[in-house]
Amino acid sequence: MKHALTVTDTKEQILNVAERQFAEKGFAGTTLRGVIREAGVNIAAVHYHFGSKEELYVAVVRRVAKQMVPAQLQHLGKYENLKQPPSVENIMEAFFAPPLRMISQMGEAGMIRAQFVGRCRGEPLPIQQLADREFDESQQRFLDILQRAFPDQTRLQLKWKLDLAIAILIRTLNQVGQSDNLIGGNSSEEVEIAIERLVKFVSQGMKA
Amino acid sequence: MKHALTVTDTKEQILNVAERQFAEKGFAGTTLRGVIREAGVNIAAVHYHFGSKEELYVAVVRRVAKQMVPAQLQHLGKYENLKQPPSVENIMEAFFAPPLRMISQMGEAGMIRAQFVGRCRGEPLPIQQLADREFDESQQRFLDILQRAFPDQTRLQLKWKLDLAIAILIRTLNQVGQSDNLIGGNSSEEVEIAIERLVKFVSQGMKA
DNA sequence: GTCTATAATTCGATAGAC
DNA sequence: GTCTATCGAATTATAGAC
Repeated sequence: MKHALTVTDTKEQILNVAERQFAEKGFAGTTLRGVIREAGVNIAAVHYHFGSKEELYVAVVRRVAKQMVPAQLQHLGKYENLKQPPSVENIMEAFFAPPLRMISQMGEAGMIRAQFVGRCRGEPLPIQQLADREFDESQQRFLDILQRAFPDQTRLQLKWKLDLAIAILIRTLNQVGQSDNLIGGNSSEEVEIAIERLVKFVSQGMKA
Repeated sequence: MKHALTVTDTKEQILNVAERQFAEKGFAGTTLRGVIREAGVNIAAVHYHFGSKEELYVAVVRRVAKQMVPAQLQHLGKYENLKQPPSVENIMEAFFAPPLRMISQMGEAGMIRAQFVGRCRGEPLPIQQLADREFDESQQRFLDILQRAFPDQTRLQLKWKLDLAIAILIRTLNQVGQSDNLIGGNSSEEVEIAIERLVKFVSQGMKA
């Protein structure tokens, strides 16, 4: 490996600061100059390492998705190979738990990551699509397994019901840390309670 | 009244175009020059009539809230004075129906308005607060009447459950017109079906 | 009320030395 | 890989004539 002693190399430092600023201010509200100022690096470095503002954004999205999507799919994999379809509660826990547990497992960085995930999926077009396509695979798998759990509902019905679950996930993640939110801090207890509540709420709606 | 024969005066024209662009591109992604170009007015006109970009934004929010909030409160008023508390389904219909019926009642302008309402409530801080405070009154009233319908749940519980309903409303409005969305067009039939589905979904969750 | 002209910044991006 | 310097364009906002 290169630079084994480097605590935080330039590229990673830019990614970290960019993730926070994109999360707080959105794509359009974030400036490269603001990022490099907080990151303590040169303006030319971001173009050297990433090429453009949009490519930096995609790099942040990819790093997040690479952590979150496999966690969801692994959780889901426990049920996919069973002959008996899982309960909707099991499916929804596989949906909500991985992104929410990021918060308590990663500390301060987890709250930032949560806010970013919530923010990026509500961006105006065409920026939103840069994130959506990274989560499409996971979304399809959840739709497939929901279809097994509810064979008497049409795929279109399950599609928009899953969209409502996504709406709830996005908002909950985006508002993390704000007072009066379901998740105000990043303690493990708080996160686990939130998961249980979200799973129950959405599961009831899915059955309707 | 002034200028009775003016089909669309400058101020209203700016508001209309600004609402569309804020809805599509968000606050940070919208430029005054883009607005005045599409509106066919002068750049100085927006400062003369509104003062600044942020004050223009607030003017758009106020015009929307002035239409939507009274509609919700009037719908809710039918139940507030009864000795018998209304069902969750009634409350949630008062919550979802007015903003969604805007879409079918206002035609093309209704779809834009829906997207704006969804967008403005998901803006980064501090812009989001400019909208939130206009909807706070309505939100409190819904919380009060939910407390009457569910006297055995704590106010904090009902608070975050209402937040989940808001999350669903925001996302549904913001994605109006996108393919695969719950509301793809603006026909009255489509909107009424969506209202019924949302009410059922959320009401089940509220009871959980 | 509407217009032109422009001030004063800030933006993303690049060239080229080291 | 990192830096300085800068380009060209775009931004909000204002001053002042009409």
